[in-house]
Amino acid sequence: MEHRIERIKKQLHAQSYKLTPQREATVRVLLEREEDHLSAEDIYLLVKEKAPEIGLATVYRTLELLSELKIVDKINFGDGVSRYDLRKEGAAHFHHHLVCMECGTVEEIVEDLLEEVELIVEEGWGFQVKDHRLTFHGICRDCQPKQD
Amino acid sequence: MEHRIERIKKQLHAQSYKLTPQREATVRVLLEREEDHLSAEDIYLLVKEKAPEIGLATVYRTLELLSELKIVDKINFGDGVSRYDLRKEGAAHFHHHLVCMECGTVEEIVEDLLEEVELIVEEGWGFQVKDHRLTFHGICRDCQPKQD
DNA sequence: CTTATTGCAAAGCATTTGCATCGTG
DNA sequence: CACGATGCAAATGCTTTGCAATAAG
Repeated sequence: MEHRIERIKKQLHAQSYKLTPQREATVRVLLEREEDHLSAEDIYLLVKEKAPEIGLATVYRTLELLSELKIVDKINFGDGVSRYDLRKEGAAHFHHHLVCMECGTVEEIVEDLLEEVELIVEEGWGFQVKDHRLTFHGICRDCQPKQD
Repeated sequence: MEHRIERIKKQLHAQSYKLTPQREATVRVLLEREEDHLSAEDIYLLVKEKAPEIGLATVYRTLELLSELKIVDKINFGDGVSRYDLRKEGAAHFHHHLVCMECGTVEEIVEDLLEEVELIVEEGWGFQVKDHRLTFHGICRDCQPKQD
């Protein structure tokens, strides 16, 4: 955890950005809740517990900054809200998501799974793939018994 | 084209919705611009050419209705705007998109390509896949020579 | 005829921005 | 100490809603 904060601090400094207490608090929340897919508002409320003076605008600005540096990815599951997801360490690609249509839970898939599909797209469409977004909508394991 | 309008009319009636002139004009715009990925505002302006009295709210309401009936899909490429995309006739799944990071063009992929990945997800994660969203971000064929 | 649908304007949200102030490097 | 970063409040922009008027089946 401290190790990852250090890393991020270096990434910021490399672009001559500062790691302010507000930014650090925000990053800590993201690290602690890595499994979740928090909205800016969610993050704001959690950061406020550590640093009560923080403003929502700062959280937005920090998240935008972290997005630029590819430390977090901004995703959108179709409700009107953006969610922010920490990149896995050393991950070349963004990971995938399983959204349950029943209970709303979001599961993550870290495995690539798309290598072959990307090859097909590069060769068949002449499109040079840089990144991807893949989300499956369906029924998660826990909700399936409830289905008849 | 008329055939597809008829089909949609039937789908509406099946749920006891009416095919008003405003709704028909909206559907016609979607059919005419099937390749594009129009925002509600875009659609509104185009519908206005056919039916100048229409209100933006009606366009939103119509698009929401068509979404419910799975006639269109609502997508979001990360700018703050929702875009609306007509489902291909008889397509079991939503089609994929290639978004060019250079020129912003959006290309469509009608081929499934995910059959195998979905199998892996169903078996490995116990997740019953109902639908998917797949978007690749990268450089399209036309923009590649312009690179470096 | 009845009830869904419309248009307009106002309201609602998530996100962004202006600006004076503050604090990091 | 300079300049980037912050907090607040106001502004923005997309989308939704309330309501009286209208029209489809």
